[in-house]
Amino acid sequence: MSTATPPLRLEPFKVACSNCNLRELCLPVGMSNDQLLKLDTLVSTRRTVQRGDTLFRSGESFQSLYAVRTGFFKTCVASEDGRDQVTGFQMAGELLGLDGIGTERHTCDAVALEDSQVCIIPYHQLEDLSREVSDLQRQFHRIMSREIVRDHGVMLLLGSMRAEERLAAFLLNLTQRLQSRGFSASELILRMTREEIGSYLGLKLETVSRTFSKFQDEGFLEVKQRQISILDQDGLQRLVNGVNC
Amino acid sequence: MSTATPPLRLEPFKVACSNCNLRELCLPVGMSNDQLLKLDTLVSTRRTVQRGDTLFRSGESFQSLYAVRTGFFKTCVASEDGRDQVTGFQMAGELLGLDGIGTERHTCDAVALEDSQVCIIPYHQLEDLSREVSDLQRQFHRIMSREIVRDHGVMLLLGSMRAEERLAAFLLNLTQRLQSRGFSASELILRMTREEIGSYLGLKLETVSRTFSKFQDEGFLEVKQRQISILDQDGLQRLVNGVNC
DNA sequence: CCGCGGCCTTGACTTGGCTCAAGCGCACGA
DNA sequence: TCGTGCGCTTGAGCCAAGTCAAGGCCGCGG
Repeated sequence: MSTATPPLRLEPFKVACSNCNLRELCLPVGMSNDQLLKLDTLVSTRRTVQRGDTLFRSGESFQSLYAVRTGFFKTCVASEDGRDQVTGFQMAGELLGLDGIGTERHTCDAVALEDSQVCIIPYHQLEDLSREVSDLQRQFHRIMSREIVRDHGVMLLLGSMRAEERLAAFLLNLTQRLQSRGFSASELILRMTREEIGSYLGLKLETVSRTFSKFQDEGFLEVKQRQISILDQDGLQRLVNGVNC
Repeated sequence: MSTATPPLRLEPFKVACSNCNLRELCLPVGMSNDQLLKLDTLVSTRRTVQRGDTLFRSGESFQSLYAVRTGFFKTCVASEDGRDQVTGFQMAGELLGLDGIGTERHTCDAVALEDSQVCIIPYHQLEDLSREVSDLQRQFHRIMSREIVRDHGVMLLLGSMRAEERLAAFLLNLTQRLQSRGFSASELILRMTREEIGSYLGLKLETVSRTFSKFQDEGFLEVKQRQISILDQDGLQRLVNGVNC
C-alpha cells in the first residue's frame, strides 16, 4: 500500500503524458499505461510562451516537436518577398513543428495568440521510441497523415470556395475542434484578429469583417467583436455545402 | 561462385528498389545496400495504370502507399457538393497515398494522366520494417514532412498570389522537378489540361489559357498547346517574387 | 478524306472581393 | 479621467478574375 504511490507522486506529476487530460487527443492516443510511462521519460519539459511571442521561427534549426498544452497558436509561412500566409491555428492537444522534420529546419513561424504552454518532444528521441513502441509509431504517422489531409481541405477551401463559404467552413471547423475539447458548440471567443483569419482564408480583413456582419444580419451568428455565438449551425453548414449557389 | 548469383538474378531484377534508378529520389534515399535488400522484399510488385484510370479513390480502404515509377498522376479531393480540387501532380519517385494513413481510408482520388506504373508499398510492412531500419524510418518521416511543407507552399500560392504569379510559380516548380529527374529545364510537355492546372491553382481554365497567352506575348514562354518552352526563367522567377506589384 | 469531340483560345460583359478612406469602440496607460 | 492606438466596421469605387459564348485546332475513327 505504501510502495505503489511514491514513484508516481514525487515528481512526474508535474509533466507526464500518462496523466495528462489531453492524452485522448494528442500523441498518446492508443498507448497502454506501460507505453505511456516510456513516453513520460521523453516528454519531460514544458515551455511557456507569452502571447505574441514565437515558439519557433522559419529557418531555425529543428530539434523538437511541440504539443500544445494550453493556449492557442498560429503558424505562418512567408515567401521571399514580404507576403505571408497563416497556414493553421493550433489548440490544446495539437502538434507543432512537423514541417521541420524534412529539412532539419523549421519552415514556418509559430506564434502564440494567447499565453500558452507547450510540451517539448525531442524529435530524435521520439524516433527512437517509436521504433520500439509500434502504437506510438502508428499514432505519430496518423497525426502526420491527418495534417496532410487537413492541408488538402484548406486547399479545397482556398481554391474553390467563395468568401462566405470560407468563413462558414472556418467557424464550423473551429467550433468542432473546441467541442471535442469540451467547450460549447455555439459560443466561442476568437483568439485571432480579422487580419489573421483573412490571411488563413485568402481574404482581406475588410472582407472578413463584412462577411461577419452579413452572417449576423442573416441570423447565422451574433458577433460582438471576438465573441461569437452561433445561432444557426445548420445554416452555416448548408452554406459550406454550396446550397446558396 | 554458383551460389551467389542466382537468388538475385532470377526474379528480383524485375522489381527492386536496390537497383532502381529512382532510388535517389524515392523511399530508399539514405539507405545502405543491406537495407535496400530488405526493402526489396517488401516492395515486390508493381501496378500499371492506364491514362485516365484511377489508382485509388477517396473512400477506398487504405492498404498501401504507391511510388510512381513511370508516368504522371494527379490527386484531387472533392467536397460534399460536387466541387473538387486538384491537390497535386506526382511524377517519378514521388509517393502517393500518404493521406490514407490517418483514417485507414483514402481521402482523395489518384488519377493517371498518362500510362503509368507504380510500385506497391504495403503500408503495414513498411511500418514494421521502419521500426527495424532507422534510415528508412527517417526518410519516410522526411517525405511526409516535405509533403506538409509543399502543401503550405500551395496554401501561400492560393491565399496570396495573383493569377500570373500562380502560373509562373507552377511552371517553375514543374521544371525544377523535371530537371532533377534529368529532363530539360526549358522544354516541357504538360500532362494535364488547362482545367486541371486551373483547379490546382484556384483559377478557371480560361484564366489559365489567357495567362499562357500573356506570358507568350511578353516573351516568357513559347506555348504550343501542351508543349511549353521557357524562354525567360528569371523573368518568371521575378514575377513570382512580386517584382511587378 | 471528312466529321466529330475534346481541348484550347479569345472576346464581351459581369461581379466578388480588393483598395482606399473615414470613423467607431474598447483597452490600457498616463 | 482622458487620450492614444489598435482593431474593427462600413462605404464608394475599381479591377482581376469569373461567366458566357463563339469559334479554332487537332487527333481519331468511320
